[in-house]
Amino acid sequence: MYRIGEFSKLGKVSMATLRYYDEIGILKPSRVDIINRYRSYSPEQLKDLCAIMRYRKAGLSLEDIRSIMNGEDPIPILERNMESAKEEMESISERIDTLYDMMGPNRHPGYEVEVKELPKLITAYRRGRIGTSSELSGFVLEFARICHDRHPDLECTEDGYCFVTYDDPEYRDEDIGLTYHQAIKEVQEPSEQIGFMTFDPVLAVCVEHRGPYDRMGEAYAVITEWMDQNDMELSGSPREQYIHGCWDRGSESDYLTEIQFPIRRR
Amino acid sequence: MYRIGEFSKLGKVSMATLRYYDEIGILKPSRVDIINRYRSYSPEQLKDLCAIMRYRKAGLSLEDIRSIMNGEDPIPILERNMESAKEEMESISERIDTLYDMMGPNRHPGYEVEVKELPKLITAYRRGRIGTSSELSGFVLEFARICHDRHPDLECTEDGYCFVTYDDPEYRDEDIGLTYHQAIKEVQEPSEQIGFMTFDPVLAVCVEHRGPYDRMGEAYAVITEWMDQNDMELSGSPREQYIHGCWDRGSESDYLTEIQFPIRRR
DNA sequence: TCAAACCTTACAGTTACATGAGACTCCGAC
DNA sequence: GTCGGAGTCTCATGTAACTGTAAGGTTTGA
Repeated sequence: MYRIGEFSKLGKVSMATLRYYDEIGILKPSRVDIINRYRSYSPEQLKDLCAIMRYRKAGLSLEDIRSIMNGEDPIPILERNMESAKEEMESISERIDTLYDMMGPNRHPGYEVEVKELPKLITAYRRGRIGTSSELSGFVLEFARICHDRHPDLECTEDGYCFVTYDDPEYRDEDIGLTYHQAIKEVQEPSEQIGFMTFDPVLAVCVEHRGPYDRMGEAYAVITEWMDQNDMELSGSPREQYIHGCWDRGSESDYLTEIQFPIRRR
Repeated sequence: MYRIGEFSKLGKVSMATLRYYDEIGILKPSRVDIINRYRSYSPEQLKDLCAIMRYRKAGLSLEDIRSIMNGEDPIPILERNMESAKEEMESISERIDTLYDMMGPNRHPGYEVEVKELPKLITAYRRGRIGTSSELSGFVLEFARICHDRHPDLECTEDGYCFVTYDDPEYRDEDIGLTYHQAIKEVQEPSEQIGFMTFDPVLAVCVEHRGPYDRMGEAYAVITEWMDQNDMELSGSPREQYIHGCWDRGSESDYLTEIQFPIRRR
């Protein structure tokens, strides 16, 4: 039996960590003196500790490790962790790309602001929530499916105009409330999932954003600056018209989105 | 000017985050109403926010971002972050290797325990602290340099026996206190940095550990188990004899270390 | 018998927010 | 004028996996 300092040296783990593992129940010392509360560890526990440190090195959370120590099958847990490790790999290589980008000469997109009148409009819309923005295309697909089922004679306009508005009172990157609008020719009786809406013609300031979505903020900045300088204010929800995206382009740098801000004089 | 909710949507950043950035001084709203304390943001601040989010995407800490917003040169900060990002890349690929390793059939090393008498010994030693274990070889090199300068007629034994003991009362992975011992033929007058020590012959239980250092804990577990079963206890500091390491081997799996535990009957 | 070494608990701090409670405030409708 | 609902405020707490410190009790060896 070893006291905590000795055990710490043998296991190459700090005493604080050992106490923490005791506290959260990952590695309880095999004996704790009732009077002075000193912890004692046995040689077998050194093996347990090795296993724990190995799992830690593999990046498992202490929660996962506790499950394994409690006899759960490690394989599925390891597989889950392998996935998340690969995702992290992805995200860090993205991070490195961004860093390279920022260290090079910073040519920024150069947006062209266009003011145009958005014509009178009838839309079929579907309001709902998605978990993350990557589920958007699924949401749109489902819209199409429901329309096909419940509104088989619905006719879209020739230009195929469609856009998304975001309904939450603030930005969120999970559990996002949004509305997908598709321009159509005639209003129909609304069904459970699909509603209809008419929009009066309205002036809008628009920019096209080329590239990944996470740099779209710059387009918004250009628009709001323009509105500020031209004494205009927002009049309705901003529309995001996804023109090219993951469904028809392989590389994020080929994505194309038009952002339309309905405006009125201030 | 936009209130926080609007600004949150334009900048695609949650209100909680905006409040937090206000609190820590990274992005203060351009106006705060004195009476109702409502925050107001200007269109230019949307640009600032974009820049901030871009830096975040590049993995910079908010501390770093604050420096940049306060006018510090971003280039060295970005370079520092590039380095740490690459390190993280390393560490995650190691993590993935470990995961693969653990998911495959787990053949573990199979240590051979050897009990031998460590002969009477005279050592020149240097005690000191190093930042991390990777500085060990530097510490040893310096030992050699100092010996050469201050003890030019020092003679090592033919077998070149040398080892390291760790002096802290617990394990640490930073600021490590340790002693490097080199077996020599004759005691000399100690100098400022180099001391001399004699060891009586002692029985020791030893194992050779092949492979990276972070799996050495298993060797320790084998030894302590053996001591437990053979009614022996530790008698002195465990010695780590680094036989092959980064200085003469390219791959960690070729490293060779012998661990020696001086023992006595319990 | 005394000091040094060793151990204890408890609490604060770390990062970058998320979440929720409880209380104002604003705005449009009636 | 006032009512409801949306928007905002502050403040407290929680997260993961520890590290570090303070204040105090115990053991050990000389």
